[in-house]
Amino acid sequence: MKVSTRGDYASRALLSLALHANGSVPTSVRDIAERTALPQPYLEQILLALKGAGIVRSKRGVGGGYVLARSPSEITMAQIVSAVDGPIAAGDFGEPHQDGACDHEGQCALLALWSEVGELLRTRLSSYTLADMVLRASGSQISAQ
Amino acid sequence: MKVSTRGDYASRALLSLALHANGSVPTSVRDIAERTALPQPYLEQILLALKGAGIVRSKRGVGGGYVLARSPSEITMAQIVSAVDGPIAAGDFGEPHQDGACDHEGQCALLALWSEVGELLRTRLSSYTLADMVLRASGSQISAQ
DNA sequence: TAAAACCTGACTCATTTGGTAGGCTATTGC
DNA sequence: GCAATAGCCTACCAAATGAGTCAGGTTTTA
Repeated sequence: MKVSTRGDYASRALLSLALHANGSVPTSVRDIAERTALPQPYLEQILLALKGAGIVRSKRGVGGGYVLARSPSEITMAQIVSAVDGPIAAGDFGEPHQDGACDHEGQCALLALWSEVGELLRTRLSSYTLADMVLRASGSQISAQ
Repeated sequence: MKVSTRGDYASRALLSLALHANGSVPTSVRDIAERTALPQPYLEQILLALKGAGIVRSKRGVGGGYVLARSPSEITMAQIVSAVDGPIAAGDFGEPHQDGACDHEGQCALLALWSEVGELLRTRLSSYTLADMVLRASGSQISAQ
Protein backbone atom coordinates (compact mmCIF):
# COMPACT_ATOMS: atom_id res chain seq x y z
CA MET A 1 0.00 0.00 0.00
CA LYS A 2 2.76 2.42 0.85
CA VAL A 3 1.47 5.39 2.81
CA SER A 4 2.98 8.38 1.04
CA THR A 5 3.43 11.83 2.49
CA ARG A 6 -0.09 12.60 1.32
CA GLY A 7 -1.50 10.02 3.69
CA ASP A 8 0.59 11.26 6.54
CA TYR A 9 -0.13 14.93 5.81
CA ALA A 10 -3.85 14.29 5.48
CA SER A 11 -3.83 12.57 8.85
CA ARG A 12 -1.86 15.38 10.43
CA ALA A 13 -4.24 17.99 9.05
CA LEU A 14 -7.36 16.16 10.18
CA LEU A 15 -5.85 15.46 13.55
CA SER A 16 -5.19 19.16 13.89
CA LEU A 17 -8.79 19.91 13.00
CA ALA A 18 -9.96 17.40 15.57
CA LEU A 19 -7.65 18.73 18.26
CA HIS A 20 -8.83 22.31 17.80
CA ALA A 21 -12.44 21.44 17.12
CA ASN A 22 -14.54 24.50 17.74
CA GLY A 23 -18.18 23.81 17.02
CA SER A 24 -18.70 24.37 13.34
CA VAL A 25 -16.33 27.31 12.97
CA PRO A 26 -14.15 26.55 9.95
CA THR A 27 -10.38 26.64 10.04
CA SER A 28 -8.51 28.15 7.12
CA VAL A 29 -5.92 26.19 5.20
CA ARG A 30 -3.36 28.73 6.26
CA ASP A 31 -4.00 28.12 9.92
CA ILE A 32 -3.82 24.37 9.48
CA ALA A 33 -0.60 24.70 7.52
CA GLU A 34 0.85 26.89 10.23
CA ARG A 35 -0.07 24.55 13.05
CA THR A 36 1.19 21.45 11.29
CA ALA A 37 4.15 23.05 9.52
CA LEU A 38 3.04 21.61 6.18
CA PRO A 39 3.45 23.41 2.82
CA GLN A 40 0.21 25.27 2.29
CA PRO A 41 -0.42 24.84 -1.46
CA TYR A 42 0.24 21.12 -1.22
CA LEU A 43 -2.02 20.85 1.77
CA GLU A 44 -4.71 22.60 -0.25
CA GLN A 45 -4.73 19.77 -2.79
CA ILE A 46 -4.88 17.20 -0.07
CA LEU A 47 -7.80 18.87 1.67
CA LEU A 48 -9.55 19.04 -1.66
CA ALA A 49 -9.20 15.27 -2.00
CA LEU A 50 -10.49 14.80 1.52
CA LYS A 51 -13.46 16.96 0.64
CA GLY A 52 -14.10 14.87 -2.44
CA ALA A 53 -14.16 11.82 -0.21
CA GLY A 54 -16.70 13.48 2.06
CA ILE A 55 -14.45 13.50 5.09
CA VAL A 56 -14.34 17.25 5.36
CA ARG A 57 -16.64 20.13 4.46
CA SER A 58 -15.54 23.54 3.25
CA LYS A 59 -16.81 27.06 3.45
CA ARG A 60 -15.65 29.72 1.05
CA GLY A 61 -15.10 33.42 1.43
CA VAL A 62 -14.11 35.46 4.42
CA GLY A 63 -14.04 33.42 7.60
CA GLY A 64 -14.19 30.27 5.50
CA GLY A 65 -12.13 27.14 5.84
CA TYR A 66 -12.53 23.47 6.57
CA VAL A 67 -14.52 21.50 9.13
CA LEU A 68 -14.72 17.78 9.75
CA ALA A 69 -17.80 16.40 8.05
CA ARG A 70 -18.42 13.88 10.82
CA SER A 71 -17.38 13.36 14.39
CA PRO A 72 -13.78 12.17 14.81
CA SER A 73 -15.03 8.86 16.14
CA GLU A 74 -16.68 8.21 12.78
CA ILE A 75 -13.60 8.87 10.67
CA THR A 76 -11.25 5.92 10.36
CA MET A 77 -7.59 6.09 9.43
CA ALA A 78 -8.37 3.75 6.54
CA GLN A 79 -10.81 6.27 5.12
CA ILE A 80 -8.24 9.03 5.36
CA VAL A 81 -5.42 7.08 3.77
CA SER A 82 -7.45 5.63 0.95
CA ALA A 83 -8.93 9.03 0.18
CA VAL A 84 -5.54 10.46 -0.69
CA ASP A 85 -3.35 7.46 -1.44
CA GLY A 86 -5.82 5.26 -3.26
CA PRO A 87 -7.10 1.86 -2.23
CA ILE A 88 -5.23 0.11 0.54
CA ALA A 89 -3.50 -2.99 -0.77
CA ALA A 90 -0.19 -4.79 -0.44
CA GLY A 91 0.54 -4.51 -4.15
CA ASP A 92 -1.39 -3.91 -7.32
CA PHE A 93 -1.50 -7.18 -9.13
CA GLY A 94 -4.99 -8.30 -9.99
CA GLU A 95 -7.32 -10.26 -7.78
CA PRO A 96 -6.73 -14.01 -7.42
CA HIS A 97 -8.74 -15.77 -10.10
CA GLN A 98 -11.10 -18.13 -8.36
CA ASP A 99 -12.61 -19.86 -11.33
CA GLY A 100 -10.29 -22.72 -11.98
CA ALA A 101 -6.68 -22.42 -12.87
CA CYS A 102 -3.93 -19.85 -12.69
CA ASP A 103 -1.93 -18.91 -15.71
CA HIS A 104 1.26 -20.10 -14.11
CA GLU A 105 2.43 -22.23 -11.25
CA GLY A 106 1.82 -20.89 -7.81
CA GLN A 107 0.59 -17.56 -9.07
CA CYS A 108 -2.81 -17.96 -7.49
CA ALA A 109 -1.37 -18.80 -4.11
CA LEU A 110 0.73 -15.66 -4.18
CA LEU A 111 -2.11 -13.45 -5.36
CA ALA A 112 -4.17 -14.80 -2.50
CA LEU A 113 -1.37 -13.95 -0.09
CA TRP A 114 -1.02 -10.35 -1.28
CA SER A 115 -4.74 -10.00 -1.13
CA GLU A 116 -4.85 -11.35 2.39
CA VAL A 117 -2.14 -9.00 3.55
CA GLY A 118 -4.00 -6.07 2.01
CA GLU A 119 -7.11 -7.10 3.86
CA LEU A 120 -5.13 -7.21 7.07
CA LEU A 121 -3.92 -3.66 6.50
CA ARG A 122 -7.38 -2.41 5.70
CA THR A 123 -8.80 -4.02 8.81
CA ARG A 124 -6.18 -2.58 11.08
CA LEU A 125 -6.38 0.92 9.68
CA SER A 126 -10.17 0.74 9.90
CA SER A 127 -9.94 -0.10 13.56
CA TYR A 128 -8.48 3.28 14.43
CA THR A 129 -10.53 6.45 14.30
CA LEU A 130 -9.45 10.05 14.44
CA ALA A 131 -10.84 10.14 17.96
CA ASP A 132 -8.42 7.38 18.95
CA MET A 133 -5.57 9.39 17.54
CA VAL A 134 -6.69 12.46 19.43
CA LEU A 135 -6.52 10.42 22.62
CA ARG A 136 -3.10 9.09 21.75
CA ALA A 137 -1.81 12.51 20.83
CA SER A 138 -3.06 14.38 23.84
CA GLY A 139 -2.19 11.60 26.24
CA SER A 140 -4.69 12.01 29.03
CA GLN A 141 -6.53 15.13 28.06
CA ILE A 142 -9.77 14.70 26.17
CA SER A 143 -10.65 17.39 23.70
CA ALA A 144 -14.08 16.40 22.51
CA GLN A 145 -16.15 18.66 20.41
CA MET B 1 5.76 -1.15 2.05
CA LYS B 2 4.20 -1.63 -1.39
CA VAL B 3 5.12 -4.99 -2.82
CA SER B 4 6.29 -4.20 -6.33
CA THR B 5 6.56 -6.63 -9.20
CA ARG B 6 10.03 -7.47 -7.92
CA GLY B 7 8.58 -8.88 -4.72
CA ASP B 8 5.97 -10.82 -6.61
CA TYR B 9 8.42 -12.04 -9.26
CA ALA B 10 10.98 -13.06 -6.65
CA SER B 11 8.32 -15.06 -4.87
CA ARG B 12 7.19 -16.68 -8.09
CA ALA B 13 10.74 -17.65 -9.00
CA LEU B 14 11.53 -19.10 -5.59
CA LEU B 15 8.22 -20.90 -5.49
CA SER B 16 9.09 -22.42 -8.82
CA LEU B 17 12.46 -23.53 -7.46
CA ALA B 18 10.74 -25.05 -4.44
CA LEU B 19 8.13 -26.82 -6.52
CA HIS B 20 10.69 -28.40 -8.80
CA ALA B 21 13.26 -29.03 -6.09
CA ASN B 22 15.67 -31.62 -7.33
CA GLY B 23 18.37 -32.29 -4.80
CA SER B 24 21.09 -29.77 -5.37
CA VAL B 25 20.85 -29.72 -9.12
CA PRO B 26 20.76 -26.05 -10.10
CA THR B 27 18.11 -24.57 -12.35
CA SER B 28 19.12 -22.06 -14.99
CA VAL B 29 17.61 -18.61 -15.18
CA ARG B 30 16.23 -19.45 -18.57
CA ASP B 31 14.35 -22.44 -17.25
CA ILE B 32 12.89 -20.45 -14.37
CA ALA B 33 11.89 -17.66 -16.72
CA GLU B 34 10.23 -20.15 -18.99
CA ARG B 35 8.28 -21.86 -16.23
CA THR B 36 7.11 -18.65 -14.65
CA ALA B 37 6.69 -16.64 -17.84
CA LEU B 38 8.77 -13.80 -16.46
CA PRO B 39 11.14 -11.62 -18.53
CA GLN B 40 14.52 -13.31 -18.31
CA PRO B 41 16.92 -10.34 -18.04
CA TYR B 42 14.79 -8.76 -15.34
CA LEU B 43 14.57 -12.02 -13.48
CA GLU B 44 18.34 -12.23 -13.60
CA GLN B 45 18.66 -9.03 -11.58
CA ILE B 46 16.12 -10.22 -9.09
CA LEU B 47 17.88 -13.52 -8.58
CA LEU B 48 21.08 -11.59 -8.08
CA ALA B 49 19.47 -9.62 -5.26
CA LEU B 50 18.17 -12.84 -3.75
CA LYS B 51 21.64 -14.28 -3.91
CA GLY B 52 23.01 -11.20 -2.20
CA ALA B 53 20.51 -11.73 0.58
CA GLY B 54 21.67 -15.30 0.97
CA ILE B 55 18.35 -16.80 0.02
CA VAL B 56 19.67 -18.55 -3.03
CA ARG B 57 23.01 -19.98 -4.12
CA SER B 58 24.36 -20.01 -7.64
CA LYS B 59 26.59 -22.27 -9.66
CA ARG B 60 28.34 -21.06 -12.76
CA GLY B 61 29.36 -22.65 -15.96
CA VAL B 62 27.71 -25.30 -18.04
CA GLY B 63 24.93 -26.95 -16.09
CA GLY B 64 24.92 -24.10 -13.62
CA GLY B 65 21.97 -22.18 -12.22
CA TYR B 66 20.29 -21.37 -8.96
CA VAL B 67 19.38 -23.44 -5.91
CA LEU B 68 17.62 -22.47 -2.71
CA ALA B 69 20.21 -21.81 -0.03
CA ARG B 70 17.99 -23.26 2.71
CA SER B 71 15.00 -25.49 2.96
CA PRO B 72 11.72 -23.84 1.89
CA SER B 73 10.46 -24.04 5.46
CA GLU B 74 13.28 -21.77 6.52
CA ILE B 75 12.61 -19.06 3.97
CA THR B 76 9.93 -16.59 4.97
CA MET B 77 7.95 -14.38 2.62
CA ALA B 78 9.20 -11.40 4.61
CA GLN B 79 12.78 -12.33 3.78
CA ILE B 80 11.97 -12.59 0.11
CA VAL B 81 10.09 -9.33 -0.12
CA SER B 82 12.57 -7.29 1.88
CA ALA B 83 15.45 -8.72 -0.12
CA VAL B 84 14.16 -7.20 -3.34
CA ASP B 85 11.79 -4.42 -2.27
CA GLY B 86 13.65 -3.05 0.71
CA PRO B 87 12.59 -2.99 4.34
CA ILE B 88 8.94 -3.71 5.03
CA ALA B 89 7.21 -0.63 6.40
CA ALA B 90 3.93 1.22 6.01
CA GLY B 91 5.64 4.42 4.90
CA ASP B 92 9.06 5.95 5.12
CA PHE B 93 8.82 8.74 7.57
CA GLY B 94 11.31 8.48 10.42
CA GLU B 95 10.89 6.55 13.61
CA PRO B 96 8.73 8.05 16.33
CA HIS B 97 10.93 10.13 18.60
CA GLN B 98 10.62 8.71 22.07
CA ASP B 99 12.60 11.25 24.02
CA GLY B 100 10.02 13.83 24.94
CA ALA B 101 8.16 15.96 22.48
CA CYS B 102 7.26 15.89 18.82
CA ASP B 103 7.99 18.81 16.56
CA HIS B 104 4.33 19.29 15.85
CA GLU B 105 0.99 18.33 17.25
CA GLY B 106 0.01 14.74 16.93
CA GLN B 107 2.99 13.86 14.77
CA CYS B 108 4.30 11.36 17.26
CA ALA B 109 1.02 9.56 17.54
CA LEU B 110 0.87 9.14 13.78
CA LEU B 111 4.48 8.01 13.48
CA ALA B 112 3.73 5.43 16.12
CA LEU B 113 0.73 4.26 14.11
CA TRP B 114 2.66 3.87 10.86
CA SER B 115 5.36 2.05 12.74
CA GLU B 116 2.84 -0.28 14.31
CA VAL B 117 1.26 -1.06 10.97
CA GLY B 118 4.67 -1.80 9.49
CA GLU B 119 5.37 -4.16 12.34
CA LEU B 120 2.07 -5.90 11.67
CA LEU B 121 3.03 -6.42 8.05
CA ARG B 122 6.44 -7.73 8.94
CA THR B 123 4.98 -10.16 11.44
CA ARG B 124 2.42 -11.51 9.04
CA LEU B 125 4.82 -11.94 6.16
CA SER B 126 7.29 -13.61 8.50
CA SER B 127 4.65 -16.11 9.49
CA TYR B 128 4.51 -17.62 6.01
CA THR B 129 7.33 -19.68 4.60
CA LEU B 130 8.00 -20.87 1.08
CA ALA B 131 6.98 -24.31 2.25
CA ASP B 132 3.56 -22.96 3.20
CA MET B 133 3.20 -21.46 -0.24
CA VAL B 134 4.14 -24.76 -1.85
CA LEU B 135 1.33 -26.40 0.08
CA ARG B 136 -1.12 -23.72 -0.89
CA ALA B 137 -0.08 -23.84 -4.50
CA SER B 138 -0.23 -27.58 -4.92
CA GLY B 139 -3.35 -27.86 -2.82
CA SER B 140 -5.48 -25.66 -5.01
CA GLN B 141 -4.45 -26.77 -8.45
CA ILE B 142 -2.37 -29.06 -10.59
CA SER B 143 1.13 -27.76 -10.92
CA ALA B 144 1.81 -28.44 -14.53
CA GLN B 145 4.87 -27.00 -16.12
C1' DT C 1 38.54 -23.55 -26.11
C1' DA C 2 34.26 -22.31 -26.64
C1' DA C 3 29.69 -22.59 -25.02
C1' DA C 4 26.91 -21.98 -21.07
C1' DA C 5 26.02 -19.41 -17.38
C1' DC C 6 26.62 -15.62 -14.26
C1' DC C 7 27.65 -10.55 -13.41
C1' DT C 8 27.81 -5.46 -14.17
C1' DG C 9 26.29 -1.23 -15.46
C1' DA C 10 24.13 1.85 -18.34
C1' DC C 11 20.06 3.11 -20.78
C1' DT C 12 15.05 3.86 -21.86
C1' DC C 13 10.47 5.00 -21.12
C1' DA C 14 6.45 5.82 -18.40
C1' DT C 15 4.39 6.92 -14.07
C1' DT C 16 4.26 8.79 -9.50
C1' DT C 17 5.62 12.03 -5.94
C1' DG C 18 6.14 16.23 -3.91
C1' DG C 19 5.62 20.14 -4.73
C1' DT C 20 5.03 25.51 -7.00
C1' DA C 21 2.57 29.19 -9.68
C1' DG C 22 -1.16 31.67 -10.93
C1' DG C 23 -5.56 32.80 -11.96
C1' DC C 24 -10.76 32.14 -11.04
C1' DT C 25 -14.84 32.29 -8.22
C1' DA C 26 -17.68 32.58 -4.21
C1' DT C 27 -18.59 35.08 0.14
C1' DT C 28 -18.72 38.81 3.18
C1' DG C 29 -17.78 43.36 5.46
C1' DC C 30 -17.88 48.03 4.53
C1' DG D 1 -21.14 47.24 -5.29
C1' DC D 2 -16.30 46.92 -4.36
C1' DA D 3 -12.48 44.95 -2.45
C1' DA D 4 -10.46 41.67 0.57
C1' DT D 5 -10.51 37.03 1.95
C1' DA D 6 -10.25 32.33 1.18
C1' DG D 7 -11.41 28.20 -1.23
C1' DC D 8 -11.15 26.15 -6.15
C1' DC D 9 -8.99 24.79 -10.36
C1' DT D 10 -5.43 24.08 -13.95
C1' DA D 11 -0.99 23.76 -15.28
C1' DC D 12 3.51 22.93 -14.81
C1' DC D 13 7.87 21.03 -13.04
C1' DA D 14 11.90 18.31 -11.20
C1' DA D 15 13.31 14.31 -9.10
C1' DA D 16 12.57 9.65 -8.00
C1' DT D 17 10.83 5.21 -8.86
C1' DG D 18 9.36 1.16 -11.51
C1' DA D 19 9.69 -2.03 -15.08
C1' DG D 20 12.31 -3.64 -18.12
C1' DT D 21 16.04 -4.02 -21.98
C1' DC D 22 20.68 -4.39 -23.77
C1' DA D 23 25.52 -4.73 -24.40
C1' DG D 24 29.46 -6.44 -22.85
C1' DG D 25 32.11 -8.57 -19.49
C1' DT D 26 34.01 -12.79 -16.53
C1' DT D 27 34.01 -17.48 -14.85
C1' DT D 28 33.37 -22.14 -15.14
C1' DT D 29 33.53 -26.56 -17.05
C1' DA D 30 32.35 -30.09 -20.56
